[in-house]
Amino acid sequence: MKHLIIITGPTASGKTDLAVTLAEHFDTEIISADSRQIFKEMRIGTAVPDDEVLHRVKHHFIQTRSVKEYYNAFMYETEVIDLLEQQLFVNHDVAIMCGGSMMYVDAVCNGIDLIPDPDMAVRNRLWQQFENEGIEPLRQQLLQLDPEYYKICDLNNHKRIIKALEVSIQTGKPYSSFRTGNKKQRSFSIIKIGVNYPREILHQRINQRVDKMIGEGLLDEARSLYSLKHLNSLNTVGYRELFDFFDNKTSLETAVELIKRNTRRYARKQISWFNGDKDLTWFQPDKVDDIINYCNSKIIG
RNA sequence: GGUACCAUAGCUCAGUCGGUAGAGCAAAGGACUGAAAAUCCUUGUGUCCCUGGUUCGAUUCCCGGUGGUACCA
Repeated sequence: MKHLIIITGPTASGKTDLAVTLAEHFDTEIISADSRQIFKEMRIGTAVPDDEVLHRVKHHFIQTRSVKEYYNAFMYETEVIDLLEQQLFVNHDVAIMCGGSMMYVDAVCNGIDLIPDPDMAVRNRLWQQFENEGIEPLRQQLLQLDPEYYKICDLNNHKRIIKALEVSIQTGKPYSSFRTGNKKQRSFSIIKIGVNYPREILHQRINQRVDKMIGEGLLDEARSLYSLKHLNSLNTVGYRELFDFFDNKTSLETAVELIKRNTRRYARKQISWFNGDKDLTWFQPDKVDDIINYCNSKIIG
């Protein structure tokens, strides 16, 4: 039996250090589960591990794509499963996954349904309509094309509606017909570990890390990406606030404060997601021995 | 030292012509199946600075105190 140990938790909770320690202990490699660290142009603002760490332990899915590429959770799921089954588990009994991108982790653990890739023309048209006419016409279209999903959809959330419409229109079949909700069977066992600090300490760590990013040159990194600010990959905490500063919409001081605030809110959202995950076992990130013992007990058991 | 003004939610402040109070921000909780660091929803009880007085009743009016700010010495 092969085992995937997943280290997850809110941003700035000490996942990276723990994952490296575990990878060295189990003599294996790390799969990053971070929807933004995957982009090669975003290094400082996404807290990519430093070169020394990346050399010590082989990392996958870090800085392998361009911000200009389309990427999503299904692609991630497919690539990770492929990497595990074709490569990592050939020579290792254990692999480590580390990251706080909730849906990416979920995609690997449970799988998500097969839906065709988006037709950008359809998507753009729907967005255009949303911007011109608001959300109500989208709701009406959804009611027509997929009354099943209409019943359970968050009708205030335009992104969800647009996604459902996009699939329904381009395939000619209701979005809900693709949603099986089935959990995929994996060929390996999953040991899911969450790490976190008390809220106050987490906030301190977040604030300090943002200051550190600024000191390391986040402004230059963001400035070099300014011309691409319309891309989804750059709709990211730490970048969009600085784009507003470059546009003279805020002062630098305000932008930095907003980065801290938005990072705190992101952490809260992550915690909310993880709280609903019954497969997650929580640890303090510095209790390395406890965590290793827990993993070993799962691996043997 | 004198005079004036201020003291209400974590912060900035509003308000109660006397019947124990509400905005913004911060914060907290939640949803989540292909753009997810995205997107969306919900949440405001606090010794109204302290002591005393007037009053059926004071956070509100009055005396005094404490702290702050400004001006005058």
